[in-house]
Amino acid sequence: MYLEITTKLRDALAKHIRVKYGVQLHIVLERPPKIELGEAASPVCFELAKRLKKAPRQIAQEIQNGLPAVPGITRLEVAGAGYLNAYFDRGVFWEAAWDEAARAIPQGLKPGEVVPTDVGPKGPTTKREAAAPAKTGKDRQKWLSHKIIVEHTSINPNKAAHIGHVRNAVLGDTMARTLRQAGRNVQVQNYIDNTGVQVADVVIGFLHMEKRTPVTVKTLAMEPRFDYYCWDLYAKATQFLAEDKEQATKLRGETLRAIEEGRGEEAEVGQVVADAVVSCHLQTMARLGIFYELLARESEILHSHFWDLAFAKLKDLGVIQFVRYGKMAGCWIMPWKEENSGINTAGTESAEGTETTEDENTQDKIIVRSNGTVTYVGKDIAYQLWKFGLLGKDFHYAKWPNTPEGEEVWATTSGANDPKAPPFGAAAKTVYNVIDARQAYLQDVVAQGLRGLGHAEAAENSIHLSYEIVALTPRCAAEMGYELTPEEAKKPYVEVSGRKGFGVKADDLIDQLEAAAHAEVQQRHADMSVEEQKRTAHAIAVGALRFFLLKFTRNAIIAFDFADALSFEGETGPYCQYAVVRIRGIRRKGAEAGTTRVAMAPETAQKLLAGGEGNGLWEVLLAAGSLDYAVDATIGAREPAFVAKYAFQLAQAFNNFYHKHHILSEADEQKHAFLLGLTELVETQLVRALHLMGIDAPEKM
RNA sequence: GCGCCUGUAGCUCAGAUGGAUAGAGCAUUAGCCUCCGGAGCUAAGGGUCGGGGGUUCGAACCCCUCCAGGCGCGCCA
Repeated sequence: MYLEITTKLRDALAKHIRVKYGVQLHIVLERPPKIELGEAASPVCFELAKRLKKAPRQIAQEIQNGLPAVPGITRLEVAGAGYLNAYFDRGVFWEAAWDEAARAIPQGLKPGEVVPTDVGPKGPTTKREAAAPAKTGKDRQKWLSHKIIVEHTSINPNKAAHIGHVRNAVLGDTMARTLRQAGRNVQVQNYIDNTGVQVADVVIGFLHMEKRTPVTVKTLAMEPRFDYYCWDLYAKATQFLAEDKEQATKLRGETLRAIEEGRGEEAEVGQVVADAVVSCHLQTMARLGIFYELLARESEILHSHFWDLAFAKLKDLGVIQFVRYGKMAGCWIMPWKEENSGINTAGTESAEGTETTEDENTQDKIIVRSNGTVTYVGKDIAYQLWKFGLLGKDFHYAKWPNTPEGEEVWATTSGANDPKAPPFGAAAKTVYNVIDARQAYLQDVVAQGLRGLGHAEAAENSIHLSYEIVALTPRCAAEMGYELTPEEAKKPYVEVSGRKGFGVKADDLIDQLEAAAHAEVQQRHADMSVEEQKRTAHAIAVGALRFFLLKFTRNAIIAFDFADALSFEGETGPYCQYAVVRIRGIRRKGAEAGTTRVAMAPETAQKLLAGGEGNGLWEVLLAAGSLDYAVDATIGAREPAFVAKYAFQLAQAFNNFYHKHHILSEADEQKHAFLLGLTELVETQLVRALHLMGIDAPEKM
């Protein structure tokens, strides 16, 4: 609601200023520091003052008098040195907020996912008129239908998921849910690098260290938590390979090649391992409410000759060059220039593969190795082209066999195409790649490749949703039995290492959170059935973990500590969930007591929200009505942390209100009805906000 | 060496697109259960926004410079 009104205000101001002063300006709107100063303010007159050579206050005065009425806004005032402060019509806002909440279809749900039914009542008991619907029109509809791909998780399928992977998945999942909430057409994909060195190392572990056969590996892979087994084996294999560098290079090379070409025991074991571990990851993520539409596997990028096609294009357009002499002799490289506005120099000459690059530039990125194999970047360019529908080729698809209960997931396949598969190959307009910040350079190279191929728009719409790593505090690392060097002990954090097998596994952490939450629930609700206790504890655990990973902005390094992550107090998921539980408690209690709830008179809300005495209630209502604003900011800044911030602030506003007003015992019937209505509005909005983060609020906790 | 990121309260972090008296949580201290659930609420203390220049009516935010820390720059991904 807040967004709707401020958008109208912004448009009105822009139009008025254009007409009256002949100046085209971007109108900045901000939230005033205090509620007494109104709900939205613009410093635009300061900017105008410069251009018009007039005092800002005078201009503000003129605009205040001249601006036509804006729906939802009662008045404008000039404040300070020349601010224009807008005051909302609180009664209208109340009606409109209710209307918006009531017609909100819980989006961000995947097909088959159950809509939470208990999200508040039907609406206010009075209705004036529906708020002006958001701009409809064909253009908007078309824009909304544009396909967006969100690719996240993308864990190497050779070990269990750890806390850092969970951050990736939670960010991606929340972004996807938020985009869907905004009405966008989103498809979630998970990239599976099933042919890389990481899988090869585990294959070496099975075949060379443990001397297993494909059959025994297959049996082992059916055991629960096979990913944990691989976690340890991967660490052992890394150590084993580090002992003899020469042999390691040879062994890795041979294994990798066999896997890529899909031949021999290596390929067989590689596939078994990768598929089994992916299924484990799906289970882990399902515990957190994270699902995927498509698993895009690297093996199919190779087998379907995606790369060959992209390679030809890259050569034809001279985006990559063949190196004849020097360190990189025999490689195909993409030149990396300081001003890489595009690659247009010497391109055509080198297309034949006969040109040399004279000066060795270490920044140049190798795309094809001298042995003819393609690097990750090359494959990623091909893959990215496919996402935008620019490759002219599509995968075959089949249902993934081992999905979490009740879920349907598709995967690319080298086998026959299932004609019932959704149109995954449809071109996307925007692609979000959730990848950690360390890979920024590689993502730049991929984008540069797209630009070089003449797809500047695709490069522009390839969004690297980068985020910083999750590390451990030294104390936490020590607790886990990691031996710290003196330097490490002094640092604020210690990096985890999959290769060393050092890190907090996702399932272990969720288990711990569930246990801690369960103990708490047991203590508070001894009468609750064990099953319900567990369900509740699960919701709390998920709430705590997801919120914890979301409350930091993307480029903050999270120094993980069990004490922080297991906390249920303060700025946490459970705090927000608790606010919802309180509201439901009130509603339950009210229903039990059979208190009658009278219809609200049309002027009740207006009256109770008015003036200084109404400010407390108004702030709660304003917070509840600002979800659209939070969603907009989240998408605009690509910052899922904003959702967490919003949910926390709303919960906080409610808790404050809760302690000031005793709702059920309110003697004034009209006020009672209003307080109850406000409470229910908060519930609806808070539940929606939590849902964007994949957090459910239990009935009791 | 080149590129990117970070530096805000004792600690962990918000302050998107430059705006009014820089905000939360944790920790500390003092209060609040005859009343809808205390995973809560109220209040207090705590800041040279790393230092220094500059641009601007206005800078935590933009520019320059220095300092400190991190990451990337591999025929790994």
